[in-house]
This record gives sequence, structure tokens and C-alpha cells, in this order.
Amino acid sequence: MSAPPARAATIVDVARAAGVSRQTVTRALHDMPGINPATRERVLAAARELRYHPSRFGRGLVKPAARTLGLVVGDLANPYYGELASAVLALAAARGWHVVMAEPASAADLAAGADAVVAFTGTAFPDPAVGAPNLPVVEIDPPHPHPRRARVAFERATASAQAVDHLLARGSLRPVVLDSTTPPGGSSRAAAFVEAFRARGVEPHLAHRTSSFSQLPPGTDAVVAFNDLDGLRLLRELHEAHRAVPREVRVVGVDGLAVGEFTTPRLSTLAIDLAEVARAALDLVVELTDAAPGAPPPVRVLAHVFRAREST
Amino acid sequence: MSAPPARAATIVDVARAAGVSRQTVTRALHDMPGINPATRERVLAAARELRYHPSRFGRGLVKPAARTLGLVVGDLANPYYGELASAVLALAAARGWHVVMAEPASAADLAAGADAVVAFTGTAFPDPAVGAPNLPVVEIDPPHPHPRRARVAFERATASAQAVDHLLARGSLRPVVLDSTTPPGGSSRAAAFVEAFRARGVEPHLAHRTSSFSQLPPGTDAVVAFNDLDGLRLLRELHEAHRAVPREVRVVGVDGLAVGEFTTPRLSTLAIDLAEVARAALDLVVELTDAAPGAPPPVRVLAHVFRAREST
DNA sequence: CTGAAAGCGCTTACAG
DNA sequence: CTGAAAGCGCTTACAG
Repeated sequence: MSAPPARAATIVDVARAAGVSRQTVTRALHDMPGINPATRERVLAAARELRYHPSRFGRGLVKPAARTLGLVVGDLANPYYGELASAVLALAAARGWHVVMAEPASAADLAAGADAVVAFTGTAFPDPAVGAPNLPVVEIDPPHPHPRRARVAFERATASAQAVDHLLARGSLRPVVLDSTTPPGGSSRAAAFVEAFRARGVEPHLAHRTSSFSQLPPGTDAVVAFNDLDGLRLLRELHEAHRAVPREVRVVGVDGLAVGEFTTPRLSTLAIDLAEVARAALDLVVELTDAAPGAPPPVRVLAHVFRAREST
Repeated sequence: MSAPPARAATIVDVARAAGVSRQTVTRALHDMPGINPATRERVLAAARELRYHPSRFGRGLVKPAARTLGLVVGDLANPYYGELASAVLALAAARGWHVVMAEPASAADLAAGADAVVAFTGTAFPDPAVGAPNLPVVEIDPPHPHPRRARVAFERATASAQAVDHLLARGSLRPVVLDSTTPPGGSSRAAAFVEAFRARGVEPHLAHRTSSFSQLPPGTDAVVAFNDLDGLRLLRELHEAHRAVPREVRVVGVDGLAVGEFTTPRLSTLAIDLAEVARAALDLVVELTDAAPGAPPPVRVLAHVFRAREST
């Protein structure tokens, strides 16, 4: 009967429709005592009719609101980021925080909707939009430290060295390290492996992560994949090419994906406790928020662990 | 020097610290024209010193704000939900919406922070908290239709029948259907398979999804797993028990996980296009919001597809 | 170039 | 049991 509303209904619209004042609407909506049941029904009916939904902003301004954390992760379709996000969600809920998520492409947009941001993308988090300086940002494993952002740094040297020792001890002397950068070797995960090989007198071949095994140098007897998903792809390719893993070729992934436990062979990998990463990130949000203005941003270092499974 | 602030700094605090008015602070913060550069610097410095970050609520009240979608998914560590979430995030960003995420356990809390909710959990979405009736809710594949919620329904009968025909044609006549409910057979995904088997004169054995293969009836020659992750686990167990797949035992999963392409053997599965599911859900949010008060909630039906890979 | 006023939608005291 | 007033933090016209 009524024309479609140009804007969403407000509490005043409901009050007018029900013939009461705004505070009576609030009372009805929040099931507060001291309201005539008949009045309440009338208000609720009007609210339903108008599809009234209270404005988050009006309410947030006047009631202590949940802190809202912005979370930016690489790609949720990769279970690695999914696990991290899942851990952050659980921890945030336990603290009563809300979590706004965004893909890296629209990360800058988060500044408007979050009180702080945790970013885990493999690249640098873009500077927040104009109008939102001083947004506390925590980066997980960023390519470069930032002078005003807290960060969770990954320690890879130890685990990479263990993996390399493991490979060498089993006779793999012609290793390839796969990487996402051009030229390959620029990412910290690849760099840690390259360094470990060199420290032991072995010069690994470098190639892009998208290389198939057939494109690698003949004689290749070990491959360090860029991540576990790539490692699984490689395992599949080697199976189809009738190359025995680990006898002829050894494969190491990075990430510690649970699904690497269910393949044949199980994928050896560099793992990190993502629940711990999540906890460190949330702790840093608090620390950074409370830090003195000039103080250097806090840092947490978390180490990878080499998990030898069957592919090595 | 100054005592720690009891509350976050507001624009008035910054104005006072810089010795200007509130609108001058706004001007400096938003890089607006018509402000003395020296004044701007002074304001920005004060803002930094006070760690001032504008309130989302104050701003949201006065500027047209992004719509915020609440998204509740089962478990992000499962790439199935991760893929869906990833698709929703991308689509939402394209429309300029924000996305607040929560785990099912804290889903009710979303009512305070979202303008609408999309829920995909395998169970019924809890009724939103008091004070937020009329919150538009879109459920994906809910166990039961809800009188006021829109929903994306999954059509499983066709694909399940195809999978069953495929199994039967290859001689698997003693199938087991695994399920998450107690007793098993209560979930819609399991029910669709059971029905298809019965329609063809075969009575499948039912067991709980956590059953290991060794606990299934002797002679079992086909297993319908509850989901792909379970299917991969089963594949691994069969490999260790030296049972040939698919020759002795055929395995079907449900979800269409990408990782099922990289295992050996590749996992046959019932897949659904999650990008399409995401699009349907977001479209329903809009439809539901615009719908007439009394109108029945809109519904979209999306069908699974049987993807025969190597495990059958 | 800068400030005083009005108003966004809500809830919380306080009157009646 | 119900309503008038004040105020949360911000931006947008409008004066000066």
C-alpha cells in the first residue's frame, strides 16, 4: 500500500507508525520491563511491517560496542589461510571481538570498518585510506618490517636446515627450490632453503613455483615446493610420470596442511602452529593499541618445525 | 607525560590538543582543501600523539556507509567452507559491502554488527538476539526451511542417482553410506544416497562418518563418505590396509574439493559450484531486504554434479 | 582559512 | 506505563 521507502526505516518511523515515542519502541524491542503488553505488541507489529532493523551506528555510538578486528588473508580457498582465519575467529569470539574480513584486493577498504587490522597476505599491506591514519596494523610474516606496525615474524632457518640435512643425508644432492617470485629465490621461504643448501656446499637450482617436474633439470632428485598445495600437485605429477617418491625424487612442502597427512605418500613439510600465530597476532593488536606513541612496534617470533612424513 | 586515557581519543580531544575546532580536524584528516598547511600538520601531529582513530559509529551515522554482511560458515579449516567464504568475500567487495564473519558458536552475536546474515553451517542458524528482530537471514542448505528466511537449497537427488548408477554398473553391490547424524541417515546428503540405492533395489549399510573401514561390514565394496576430507582419510586407510581402490573398494566423497584432484587415486565426488552458491546467497540478501513484509521468502535451488574421477 | 550550528539514529537517565 | 531531554562522535552546509 505504501510507496517503497527511499531509506531504511528508523526508530522514529516505527514510533510514528505505532503512535508512541521512540523510547517506547526501544523498550518493546529490548523486552524491557514496564511496558504495556498491548503497546509492545503494537510496536513489534509496526517494526515488522516496516522491516525495521536498528542502525548499528546509532546503537554503537551510545552503547559500549564490540571491538572490530579487520582480518586480511591471502586466499581462503587455501586451507592454510582458512586454518589461520578459523583460529582468529575463535579467539576473537572468546574476547568478544567482531571480525571483518577482506581479500587483499579490497584491504584498504577495511580501515573504515575496523578498529585494528591483522594482515597475512604474503605481500605488504597497503597503507590505509586517507582519513584513517593511526589504524593499528599487525602484519604476519610481511616481506619487510614496517616502522609503525607490529608483526609476527617467522623463523625459518632452523626448520629449513633440518629439512635440508634430512634430504642430504638420504642422498639427494641435486635439489630444486621452487618460488613465487621472479626471479625465483626472492621469498623468505625459498631464501631460507637456498641458504641452508649453500651452507652445506650444495647449490640448488631455482625455478618458478608453477614449473612442472618435467621442466626441471634432468637428474633432479629433490624438490622444495613453494607450499603444500603445490607439493601435492607435484606428487600427483610424479605418480603419473612413474617416478618413485621418495626413492627417486624427494618432495618437501611448506605450510603443514592437515590434508598432507591423507595423501599417498604423506607430504613432508615445514609446519607452523597457526593457532599460536593467531594468538600472537591478537595479543599484538592489544599491545600496539596500548603502546606509547613513539615506541617501536612490538614483534613476536614464531618458529617453523620440519615434519618428516613419507615424501622425503 | 599524560595519564593513560580512560577512553579512546575523540575528535574533540584532538581539536583541543591542537587548539582548533572539530571541523578543522576533519579537514586535516581528510586532506580537504582550504586549510593552512601549518594548521594541518599541527592537527595531524596531535592525532598521532593521541593515537586518534575516528569512530566508525560517529562516521557511519553521518555518511552513507557500506552495507555489512554477516557470514557464518561451518569451519574455515575445511577448504569447502573456505572456498565459499572466498567467493562471498570477492562478490561482496565488488558490491562495496563489508563482511563480518563468525563461527557458528558465536553466530547470534552477529546481529549487532551486520545488516543481514548469510549462514552456511549444516545446522539451523540460531534466532538472532533480542533487540534485532527482522534481521534478514539467508540460509544455505539448511536442515529445515524457515518461514521468514531466504534459502539456497541444494538439489542432490540427480547427482546422487548418477553416482549410484555408476557404482552399481561397476559391480559394487554392498555399499556403505557414512553420515554425521546419530543414527546415520539423517542428513540430507546421506538421505539422497540411501534413497537412490533403495530405488534400485539395493539396501545400503549405514554407519557413522567416523567409522574406519575396518569397522564396516565384511564384503563392503563401496563407501559413500560424508565429505571429501573424510573420503581422503578413507583412501589413505585403504592404501595402508592394501585394499585396491577402485578395484576392490570404490569411494565417493561429497563437496568437490580441489585437493581431491591431486591425490592418488583422485577422489570421485559430488560437486557444487560454490561461486554460484555465493552469488545466489548475495542476490537473495537483496531480494529478501526488498521483499514485501508478508511475502514468502525467496528460494534458489542449485544442483550438485557427480564428478567421476579415479576412486570409483 | 576557520568556527558555530544542526543533525545522523540510538539509548539512558529523568519526569510525569 | 509513557514521553521530553540530553548526548554519544562525526560530517555537512553555512557564516564569518
